[in-house]
Amino acid sequence: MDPMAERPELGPRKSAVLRAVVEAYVRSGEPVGSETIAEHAGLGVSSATIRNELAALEELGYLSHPHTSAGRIPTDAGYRHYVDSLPAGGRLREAQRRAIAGYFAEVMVDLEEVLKGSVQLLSRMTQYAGLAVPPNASDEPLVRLELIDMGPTVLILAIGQHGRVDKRVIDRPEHLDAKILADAEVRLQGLRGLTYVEAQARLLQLAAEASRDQHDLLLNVAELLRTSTQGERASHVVMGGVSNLADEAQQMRRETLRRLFETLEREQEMLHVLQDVSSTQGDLAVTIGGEHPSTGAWETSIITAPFKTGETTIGTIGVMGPTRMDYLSAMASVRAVAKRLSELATELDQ
Amino acid sequence: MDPMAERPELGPRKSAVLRAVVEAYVRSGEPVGSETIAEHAGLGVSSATIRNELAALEELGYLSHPHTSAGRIPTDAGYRHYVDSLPAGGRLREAQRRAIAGYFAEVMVDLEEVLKGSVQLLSRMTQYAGLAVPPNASDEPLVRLELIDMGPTVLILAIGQHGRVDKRVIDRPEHLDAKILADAEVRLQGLRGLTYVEAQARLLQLAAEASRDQHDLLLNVAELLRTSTQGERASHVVMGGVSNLADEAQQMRRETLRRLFETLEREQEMLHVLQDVSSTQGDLAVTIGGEHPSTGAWETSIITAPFKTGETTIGTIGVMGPTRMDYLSAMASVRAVAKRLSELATELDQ
DNA sequence: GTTAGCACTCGACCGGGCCGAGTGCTACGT
DNA sequence: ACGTAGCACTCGGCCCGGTCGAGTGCTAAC
Repeated sequence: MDPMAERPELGPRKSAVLRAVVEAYVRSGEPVGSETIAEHAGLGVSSATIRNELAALEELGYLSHPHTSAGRIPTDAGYRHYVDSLPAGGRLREAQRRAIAGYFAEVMVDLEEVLKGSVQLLSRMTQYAGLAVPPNASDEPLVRLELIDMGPTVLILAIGQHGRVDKRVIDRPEHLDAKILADAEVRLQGLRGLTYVEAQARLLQLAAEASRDQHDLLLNVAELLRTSTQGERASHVVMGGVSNLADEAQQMRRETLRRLFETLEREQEMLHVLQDVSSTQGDLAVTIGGEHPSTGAWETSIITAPFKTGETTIGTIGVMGPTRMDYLSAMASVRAVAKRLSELATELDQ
Repeated sequence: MDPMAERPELGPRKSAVLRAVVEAYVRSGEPVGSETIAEHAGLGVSSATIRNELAALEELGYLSHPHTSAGRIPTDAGYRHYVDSLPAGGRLREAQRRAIAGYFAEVMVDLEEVLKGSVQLLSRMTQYAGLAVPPNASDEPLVRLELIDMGPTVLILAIGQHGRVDKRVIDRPEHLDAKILADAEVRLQGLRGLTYVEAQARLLQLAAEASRDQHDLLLNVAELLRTSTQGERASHVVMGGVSNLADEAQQMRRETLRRLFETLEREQEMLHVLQDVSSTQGDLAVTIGGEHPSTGAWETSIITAPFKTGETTIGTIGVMGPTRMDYLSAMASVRAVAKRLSELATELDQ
């Protein structure tokens, strides 16, 4: 059956059976049979009845069969139905709650550092890989722009409201002297308070009007602001606990694993995937296996949540694990960490 | 035989046979038999003679036997002898030479960026993982120390001679006002030209003499300089092409692979390994498998070379691959890249 | 609609036989 | 003393067939 096809509502018992299959399979990693469910799921029916339900669920595309005499494993659609039927508020275990509280209690003020710590926290809590996309600088107001003469080179510094520091080293222009530098710095002072994007636009104007000597200098400053807000170096992905994937992926083929690790090294590609995957409304986005071509190829699922200052989403954090994942607890972890991050970011923003 | 034992010089033919075994095994990955060597190594003797030599080499601990009727594979000691007998000047293939020249022709001025690019270059050239340890800030002179009032927080900036920028965000001290800040900045100006370590020591003195209000501020600056020159955040490892290892490690056990990837995520541990491994005199350091406990556990070898400004070593760059590695070409690549890096660093230093 | 019963399917596992690579030894030649 | 030819021997890899057991799917009865 087409994995993307619309599927009818399931009756309550079918749902329960599907849920039991998913949970048993996530725990054991073995295809699960009718007997197991009849015994442990507490539905009060015999294995024969379960078998009928299983056959129906398979017909509907929620389950599949490695071979005739094996148990069932969930398809991506099966996981999807399971996830959608999950209660919104998954519970954290006490230890996890404490780990989060402990981490955020002694957190420093630099958001980039906090994110590194957060993805590691998430990866330890879930045993999957942690991922985060830090805020983009575009709308951060500039508090300073500086030109620093370093002899053979000139260092350009941009400092943002929230502690962000971007730099660019350029070769010293030939005719540069103290006066030109001072003049340029005066112009740059006028840009304080503008955001990175606004300042960049303004700089292009200024450069057009400026004298030859300053022209290049100002363009270089604009270029710094540009590369800080867009393109390769501006946006990156923070990752942690990636080795957990090598662990969990026991039944993955080697080839799949290699491709996964290869892509994890290409930040820009990961960034795109994360952007696709987290473009949802609610507080949690779950992408399961083949629902996204990339994650499908790696046989993984991604759970993300946005973090915000006030109402504005400024970044994304989440985990990535095998499709055979403990969604309930992973979702609870991601939600909790994102919530704390939002509180922290909102506080920092004031 | 004890793998660390001293071994006698080998006769020229034994050396040739060992060399043939290593090279055939590196190419094919299969244990190599006497027949293969007799045919391809051009020694002009029969396979029976080769067998005698092989038995002798095994007795000496240079080769081993997966089982009776299999060919030989080199031990770590075998690789070691092979590497030591290698001509010092391995040749680069023309394509590799061009890749290096091309990269360094369009390189930017920021050393950290250059290193990122260099390890990727190395990993592409060798198909192994690239590693580098960037220079430590300790002996870099400071060109600026700044305190920037950002409302609820204060940003401390340290800018080094070579374009290094370190920052630290602290909560705004309660009684801070413009005057205190200005006073502190005046004191900081006096530190220009000192190195990170010198400035740090001086700051501790200044803090002791300073007024209450400035005391904490100056201590925080000292703390920034401290964390920038030592400890967790100061020194890190630049890595690239790590996924190549998942590739090459075909015959590695899964468990080994997982442990390897786990450690690769722990920068400080990698840093120690690299420091151990590269503490040699000459221009190239090669550590093979069990010669270092860590690399032994991962069944890998590491080749490193220092890069320098003038005569002073400022950092290390190299590759890491399976013990079954093409040492000759990897060594040539590392040597060549380190040489270019040294030239670049020396140039930047003026 | 549910259940019990049962034949059937298919992978996992085991043991045996065969094959072939490659050794190690011995006896011979130079 | 060293190199070589010959040959028995070893051992992993592979294929085959048989057995086992989990789990299905169907049917007939409740």
